[in-house]
Amino acid sequence: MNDGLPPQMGQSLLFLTDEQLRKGIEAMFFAYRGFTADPDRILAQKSYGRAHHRAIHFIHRSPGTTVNNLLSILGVTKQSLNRVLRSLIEDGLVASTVGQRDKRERHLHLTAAGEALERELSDAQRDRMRAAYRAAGPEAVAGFRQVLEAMMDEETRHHYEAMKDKPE
Amino acid sequence: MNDGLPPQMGQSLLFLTDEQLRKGIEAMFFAYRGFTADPDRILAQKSYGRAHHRAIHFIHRSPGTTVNNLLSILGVTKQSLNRVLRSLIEDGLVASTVGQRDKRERHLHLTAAGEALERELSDAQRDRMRAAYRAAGPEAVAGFRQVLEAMMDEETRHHYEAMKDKPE
DNA sequence: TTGGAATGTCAACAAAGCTGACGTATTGTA
DNA sequence: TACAATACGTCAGCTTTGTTGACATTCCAA
Repeated sequence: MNDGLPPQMGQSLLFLTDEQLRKGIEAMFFAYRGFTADPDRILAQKSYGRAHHRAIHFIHRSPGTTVNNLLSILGVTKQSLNRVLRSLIEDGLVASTVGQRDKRERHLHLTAAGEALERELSDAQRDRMRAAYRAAGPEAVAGFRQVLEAMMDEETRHHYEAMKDKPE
Repeated sequence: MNDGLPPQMGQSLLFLTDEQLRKGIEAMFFAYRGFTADPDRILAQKSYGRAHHRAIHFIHRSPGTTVNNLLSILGVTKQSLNRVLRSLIEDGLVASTVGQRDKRERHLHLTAAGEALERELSDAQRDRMRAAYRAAGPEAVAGFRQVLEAMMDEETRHHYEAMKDKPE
């Protein structure tokens, strides 16, 4: 460990040792399970999956978004998204309307029922997030966000930044 | 927003608003994609998946671990793990040996080839982690870990803590 | 010696990703 | 006005990774 660096350097760069990085990797793996656990439980009862949750979340965030836009945010193929979207539309959770300016586009919105499910899911997920934030404190939260943002792919970060400052 | 709290309280609890929590949720989602992107690319070439990576990672971390122990760490069914394990054993990356004390148990080890793949995967993942850590700085990293740990399920945290302090 | 624990296997299935091909409507452009 | 490109949907087929359920084997322990 410490890679043969002089001790005073080793001290200031301690957080970059392989050991520290490994702990971060494992923390990320285990935490992500907790992160998805509560929504997963709710979705399982309704025979939906995580893919439905993601679609619902981002349609809620960007009402009227097009299929193509959603595709690039989610980073999946249109066939994969379409399967999810179809079931959500059939079940009356999502409404798809033909574009005004460009009639090739479909604009996606949550229906009242869709909004209700969105709230149920995000309430559960927020509850856990809130507990974690409260336990860790505001400075830890700032660091948490900094590291996560630095971990994203370039393109992904653009999507993230783009919807970061949209008001609720 | 701010829930009608007095302004001085709203200030100190700003990090607990729904808006802040939503950003954290989205950061977690987008960052996890980056987190798995590099290993995924390597694994795809070798026609393995994330499940193989996870098995390899934790066998590396706990050489000689039993199937049952691995099962509870990974949180999947034995049938699911077994399929992954079988292919790794067939391909000569993992060795399964009958237990000495308890001959029902199988103890799992990485072979030389398994260790080589483990190193390739974790090098890639650590590189990204290191870049993120370096960009964010040591205090951010401490906060990052605090929040992640608080986000885990109770049982999961036990697994995490148990292998946290094992030396490399 | 019998019950239960640990492991493994077979079968069947589902969610969610992928590729490739094709059809249709619409739009922009040469 | 033709033609190419775009946006979307769909069909078919495949893969990975998870799930249940049923059942056999081996072995420890009461």
